[in-house]
Amino acid sequence: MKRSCVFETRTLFTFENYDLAATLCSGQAFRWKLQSLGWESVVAGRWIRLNQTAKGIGAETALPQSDWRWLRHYLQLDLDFPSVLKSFPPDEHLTRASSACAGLRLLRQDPWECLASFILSSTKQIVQIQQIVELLCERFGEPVTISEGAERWFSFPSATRLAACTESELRACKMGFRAPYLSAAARMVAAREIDLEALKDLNVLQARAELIRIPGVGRKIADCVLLFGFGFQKAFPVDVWIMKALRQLYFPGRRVKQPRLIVFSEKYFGENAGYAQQYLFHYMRTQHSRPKRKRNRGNI
DNA sequence: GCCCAGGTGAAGC
DNA sequence: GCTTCACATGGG
Repeated sequence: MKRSCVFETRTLFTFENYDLAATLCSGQAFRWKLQSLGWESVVAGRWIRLNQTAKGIGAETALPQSDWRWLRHYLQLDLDFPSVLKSFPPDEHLTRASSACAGLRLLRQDPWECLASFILSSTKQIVQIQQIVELLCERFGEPVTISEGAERWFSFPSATRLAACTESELRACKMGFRAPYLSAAARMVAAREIDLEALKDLNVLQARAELIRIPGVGRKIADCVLLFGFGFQKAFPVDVWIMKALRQLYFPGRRVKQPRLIVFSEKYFGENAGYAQQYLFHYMRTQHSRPKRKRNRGNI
């Protein structure tokens, strides 16, 4: 048994087949920045830098750590990944999508940060969500200790802090009509009217119903929070990309409406539907992205 | 100028 | 019950 109490600012997670870049940029988390020395962000209140190496994932913090479980948890390094793949229904689309980026993983994020971020996500592109979240953190987060040479970083602002903001302070972070939604969510969470901590003990239906009580949170945003913040692997967020994927791949040439697609996804993709969803999402955005508009119109 | 973006809620039929 | 629309803002 090793119970050495070693404090280090660096560690290496030996790991095969984890695509850090794809995972950090796949629209589940919005605070990762590729800087000159690696991927930087704030996780569990700590500044962190990650690097993909030949042996796995290198990590560096500003303050010495005796225990890296918080980061293993965030990166979900202990997930039995092969059994996730085995649980997928056998179909060519899903096989193609998951082999297109086999190292893509789901993260396990802080539920409040995840909830707040996805409230800001509605009809926004991922880059724009990142910009809004960054402004929010700069203005209302707390500075965190960084390594020498890194740029400044802030924690994600607490629900209590955001509950104290005026609507115009929030709107000044470019979030537009989402400001009152974020404000209401912050107040409900700060007042324990919604107990985020308790959601993990509920089943997925109960937990979803709780989240949907928050104004501005519908089925899609709730499912993002269930999946990325709580690890309900059955949650299957249906956004515009997934809708496109389901229609093209599973219902080609038919006019299927969203409610039917949701019912289909609930039955079809199984216990780890959320993972299937992430592969389809990534696949659509990278391989099937909309062809550039032709500039040359005269040429038929 | 146009259309679209990890949507939702409310109003209109 | 369904369908349509407003809601800010910025990128392509």
